Amino acid sequence: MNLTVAEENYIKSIYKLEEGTEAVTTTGLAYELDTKPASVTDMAKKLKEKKLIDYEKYQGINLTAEGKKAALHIIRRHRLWECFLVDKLDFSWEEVHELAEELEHVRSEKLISRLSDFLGNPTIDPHGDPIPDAQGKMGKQRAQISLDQARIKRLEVTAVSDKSAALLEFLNAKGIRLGTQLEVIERYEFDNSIEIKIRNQPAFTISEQVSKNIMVRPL
Amino acid sequence: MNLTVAEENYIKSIYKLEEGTEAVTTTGLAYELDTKPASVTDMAKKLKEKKLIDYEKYQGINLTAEGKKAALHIIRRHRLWECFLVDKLDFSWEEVHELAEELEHVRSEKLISRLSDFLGNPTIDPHGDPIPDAQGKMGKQRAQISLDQARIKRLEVTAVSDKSAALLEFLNAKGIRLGTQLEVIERYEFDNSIEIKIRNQPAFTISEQVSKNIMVRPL
DNA sequence: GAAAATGTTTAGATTTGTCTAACTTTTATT
DNA sequence: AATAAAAGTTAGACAAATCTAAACATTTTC
Ligand SMILES: [Mn+2]
Ligand SMILES: [Mn+2]
Ligand SMILES: [Mn+2]
Ligand SMILES: [Mn+2]
Repeated sequence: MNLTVAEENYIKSIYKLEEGTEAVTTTGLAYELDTKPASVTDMAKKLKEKKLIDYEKYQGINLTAEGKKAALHIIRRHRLWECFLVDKLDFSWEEVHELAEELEHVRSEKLISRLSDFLGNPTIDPHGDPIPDAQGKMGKQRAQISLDQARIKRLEVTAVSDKSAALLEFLNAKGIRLGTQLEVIERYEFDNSIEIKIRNQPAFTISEQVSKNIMVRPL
Repeated sequence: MNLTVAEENYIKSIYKLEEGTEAVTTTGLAYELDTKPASVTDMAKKLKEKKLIDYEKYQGINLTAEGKKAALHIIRRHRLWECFLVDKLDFSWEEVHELAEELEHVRSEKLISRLSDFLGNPTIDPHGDPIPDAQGKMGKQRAQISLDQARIKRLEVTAVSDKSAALLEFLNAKGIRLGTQLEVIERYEFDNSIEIKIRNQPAFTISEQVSKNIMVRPL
């Protein structure tokens, strides 16, 4: 199955939306891909033709088994390149997503397997996301929930779900990175903001928008 | 100046043909890019519009100063990736050209400068070709001629001009690589084949087609 | 259960890059 | 110089990916 760059981007976005709870809608996918619903409908027809998605007019989009497999291979390439950029070229985590967005489309089994070996076959990427193996199997994520839902006080940051430079730079500024251990001091019901404390540093408050995108596990 | 992948490939091929002696013709460029003359004419109009080439109907194609600069940046990316693949991922020289043909189109100054640093700022690529610097300046090539023209007996291989896997695999089989020192034993006028000898190994004969693509310098 | 609002699809256009077939220009040959 | 051959260009078509505007479906609201 030979996919174009556009098709790969669609498949990957559909996978991402399917990971969430809700159904994959035309508008939702258009928003995710920064395009228009009409374009999504066009592409949906092509991907259905290629048997990568199940799609019926007005009924939403779902990856087939084949589509899911394709998605996992693209995600593997994306996340390995992110590791390369951070571990070998000293990029910081907010810079790598965009570059990996392009590098992921260089399709070569051999390149990726060599790259993985070179990196020591990492299993999580710089944002805490698991890297599928060569067969497209993804290691079970450790139990993790978003910080806004955690009901335990002492937590460790395991991943960040939004990869925008905006959020990641904010986290840099606050000293929050993967592995950071933090304590929830207070939850404010009014706006669902949370007061947290890292080590001996003074406590500070983060918005719900931020805490929703920080994944944590109990310490 | 934002170039498409196709435009970049054209610019690079034009540069390559200009490096040779002859004028860059529509048919020659079509052959180099494995496309049709009609397509080249179409693209020539676009590149002229973007001021990357000088072009008048029926008069051939020449890079402008700007076009040349663009070409050198693409070549820099191409050759740095080739170095990466060979030096870090243990690819052999006949495998890397195709992959670099794709990787070269990921445009990021920062990525390339980091990659170059990571590789120790190499100045020649795995085929013996010089790597332009960040400003697009290419270190003067050491004096080198093709083996078929060399009139001196003891020579060192400095580069290979044809990057096809076919030729490079042949050279692998014969034990010819960059830096190999060889001695010309005999030249046969009939077909311009050459008998050469490497170290203490038995002599063997190579065709003119091969010797034309091996660049050497006197020892 | 109709009307309004929201979401989705279609129709038709555009851009990029390519092609074939026909035509034109240049170059080589007699 | 006339003609033949080769090289280059144009015209018209197509595929991929996108868009806007209009039409159509579905869902929500009253
Ligand atoms: Mn991408
Ligand atoms: Mn990531
Ligand atoms: Mn290329
Ligand atoms: Mn090379």
